[in-house]
Amino acid sequence: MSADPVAAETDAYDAAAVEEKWQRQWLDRGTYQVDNPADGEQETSQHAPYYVLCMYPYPSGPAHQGHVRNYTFGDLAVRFRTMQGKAVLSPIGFDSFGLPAENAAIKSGRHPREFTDERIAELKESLVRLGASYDWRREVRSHDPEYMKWSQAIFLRFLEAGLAYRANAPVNWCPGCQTVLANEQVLADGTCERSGDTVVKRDLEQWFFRITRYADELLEGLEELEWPERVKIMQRNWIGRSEGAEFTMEIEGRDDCALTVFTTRPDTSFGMTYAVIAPEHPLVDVLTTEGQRAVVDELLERVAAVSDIDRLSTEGELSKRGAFTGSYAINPFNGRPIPIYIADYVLMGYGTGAIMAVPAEDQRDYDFATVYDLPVIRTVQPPEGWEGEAYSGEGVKVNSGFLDGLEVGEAKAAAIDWLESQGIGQRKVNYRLRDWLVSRQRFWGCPIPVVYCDACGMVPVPEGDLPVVAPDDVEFRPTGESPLSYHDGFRNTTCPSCGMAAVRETDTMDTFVDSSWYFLRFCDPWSRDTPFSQEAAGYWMPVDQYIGGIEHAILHLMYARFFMKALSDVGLAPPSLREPFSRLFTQGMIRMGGSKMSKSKGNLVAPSRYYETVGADSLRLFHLFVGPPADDVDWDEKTDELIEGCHRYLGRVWRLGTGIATPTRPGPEVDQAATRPGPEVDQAADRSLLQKTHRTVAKVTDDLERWSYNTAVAALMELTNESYSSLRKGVSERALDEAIRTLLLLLAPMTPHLAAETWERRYPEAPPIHSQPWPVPDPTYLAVDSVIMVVQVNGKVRDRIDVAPDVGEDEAAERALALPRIAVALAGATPKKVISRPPKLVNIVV
RNA sequence: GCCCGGGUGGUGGAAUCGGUAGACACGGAGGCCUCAAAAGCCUUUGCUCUCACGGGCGUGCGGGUUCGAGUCCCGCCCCGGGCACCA
Repeated sequence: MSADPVAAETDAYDAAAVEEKWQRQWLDRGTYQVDNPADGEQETSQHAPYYVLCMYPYPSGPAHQGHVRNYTFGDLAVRFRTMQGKAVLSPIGFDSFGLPAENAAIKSGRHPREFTDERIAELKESLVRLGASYDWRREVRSHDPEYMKWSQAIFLRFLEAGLAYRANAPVNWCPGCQTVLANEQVLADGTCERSGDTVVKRDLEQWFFRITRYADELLEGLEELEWPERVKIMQRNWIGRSEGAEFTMEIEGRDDCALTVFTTRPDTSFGMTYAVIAPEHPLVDVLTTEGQRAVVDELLERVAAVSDIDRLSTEGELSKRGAFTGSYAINPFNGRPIPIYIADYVLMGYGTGAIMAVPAEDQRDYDFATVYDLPVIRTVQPPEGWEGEAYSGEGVKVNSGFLDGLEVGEAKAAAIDWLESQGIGQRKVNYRLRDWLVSRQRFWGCPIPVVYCDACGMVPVPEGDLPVVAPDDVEFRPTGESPLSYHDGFRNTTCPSCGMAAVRETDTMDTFVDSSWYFLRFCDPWSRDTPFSQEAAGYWMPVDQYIGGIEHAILHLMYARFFMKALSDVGLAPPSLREPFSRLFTQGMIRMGGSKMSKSKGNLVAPSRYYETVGADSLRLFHLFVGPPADDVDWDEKTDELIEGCHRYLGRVWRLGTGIATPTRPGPEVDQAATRPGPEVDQAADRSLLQKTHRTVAKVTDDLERWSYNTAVAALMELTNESYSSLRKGVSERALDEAIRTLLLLLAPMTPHLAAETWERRYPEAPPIHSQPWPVPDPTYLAVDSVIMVVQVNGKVRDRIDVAPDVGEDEAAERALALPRIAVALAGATPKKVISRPPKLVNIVV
């Protein structure tokens, strides 16, 4: 008697029982654990290391369908690469700091750690029940003091290296709550989601990471990465490198100040008819004349309540977005005075916070000039017939003094040369990328490990005293203010340098800091005196396949790339390790009612209801089959039907694999012996089934490599259908077995439980399916002996014929012209032209 | 608004390099099996004209390039993601 509860049960496909059995087995046997090589072992290892990583999740409770989708793809990659003979590192952890837990704490008064730990437990369970294969020994949680210690140690190394610094920056301040708000907490109309007060900007001294130091390397590094092109484009645009010039203009009637502007179009300087400075510009006060004070103050007040997104918008009434300062700058190119305006769409964070405005060659400037009735002077001759307003294209310079007659490119260089010769300006490269503001005025994050001492100033916490951990006895006030800021026990400390009373930094780090190095900790989570060992990082990194949502295309992926370079430069990571993720795949999102599925929108569909009914394998198959992995999925009332369909398909595979398939031929001879075919073996049927089998291997392997999971599943369905129809055609037992065996192997990474169970029942003596090698197609079955060629007349399909795959152009055309149906379609007309593209088509043009 | 994507039958989608539009499914229709049902199996299914043979139309909209466009180019419309403190 078998001790196997599943085998003992029944012959019907019982997903829940099968899945529980195999999940336990994978965990108990540590099937997907992989060890780091011992010293000197790397050279002899016969399995090449391969690192598959899904973006670690924020634990918001049980998995949602976005997680299911992500981890299904990741698990497929892990099992597929393992079967291909790689030593696969497949770790998982939790991005466990963040705002939602803190909000929950404020609501209920419970400590965020309690919520977080509960939610991690729920999420873990749903991942296990999905059948995802991880080396759980390597699990990391960002709120674990062991992890925090290293996040803080890294912060200090950055501080030491000049990569972390303090500066003033504005935050969203809610006057009602007396607290800082996240952008998400500010409603579209600029009010606080909690109190409804109008949110204003307020300057605070905060910590930054100097990501801009790496702007060029972040840009150039993209070239070598196998990432989706659109993600690279987004990153390039985000970095926003632009070449131009910076120069200084005198202020009319003043010698105590001057205005420095950045421009990408120094060639247009003769067309400058005004200048604009940001509302935060230090000269605003200086340049504003008494007569203009009222309008300027009114503008500044309005701007304080406007988000950057709205400020950068080209919508909105320009008449309300600018104000004249009353001062004039002198255009150094022609000595003419030009008025200086303030406008909200000029940001202090970019360039010098001041621009020269050339309405003739910039549409935004043109629109502004129209509203404020400022002159427009063309400096580039637009092409013949040009009817637009601002012209920003190529052309010959006009109205531009010594630049007249030059092309735009030449004129740029000449203008910069002139500025340099006058000693008032120079060539300058600017980036849109800004330094990374890492300070958060929150409790549930990793504390920034510094103290402030009256005598010594800012002092880093010594590494031996790390981690700095937030206290447990905290009280959450309904205002949302971080309890750290009023917890005396935490706040008050002694200076590590002089021993006098000092206060701790109460800000915590952006959670993107935690997610910028977790993939390195996974390589070596046991490391006790460094965040990770150089050897382990060198062995596994960079991540061979990173998988996550497209919504992380810019921020997370940019920050992690910055971290990799910075860690390498401060000596924590191997010097040659400059990029963390070699191959990236960005999956689409799950949408419900038109927007992304997320806890905050309340539109979650828990996977557990499927685990208990159709099983995890059916849900996984659905996610693979529903569409291209990169595309968004609309989850609606029809989705359950599709999942049902996947479950029915797996039932078909089960019956085929376990030998209880009902034959497709109806009639009284129906019996369960039908998968053991009769004696009359049809050789053509054998060949046809084996061809299908081997072509499916080739197609599925290729599809898995190129992330076309939906078509891989379709190919498996075709093989399944053909196996069933072969049952009626007298196929040999050997051929049928080869088809079924192959089908199970190809399904193993997709629906691992079903594949494992069916395999074990079919081949009880064999090693488990997931330790089998990935099948390789036999080329003799891949050869094609004839293909269908289309014959068109004037581009319309009129007939189809069988041709040899290597048929020549002339022969194809001849055969096409000889077809009776073509003669009819031609109706006596003489072909003007025959386009012959064998073996695809012949097109006859009359 | 800016940057990046997307739009193909009743539905999800396929078409990998400019060459058969609709693979594979879901749903529908008809049938087999059954006392009946469920399950399973078989056939059929883009729209439209035609008894039929066969024809016409068809990949968001409008233009263009080409023998040929879902695919390339120009201009729109609609939907989604990101926009630096959601993660």
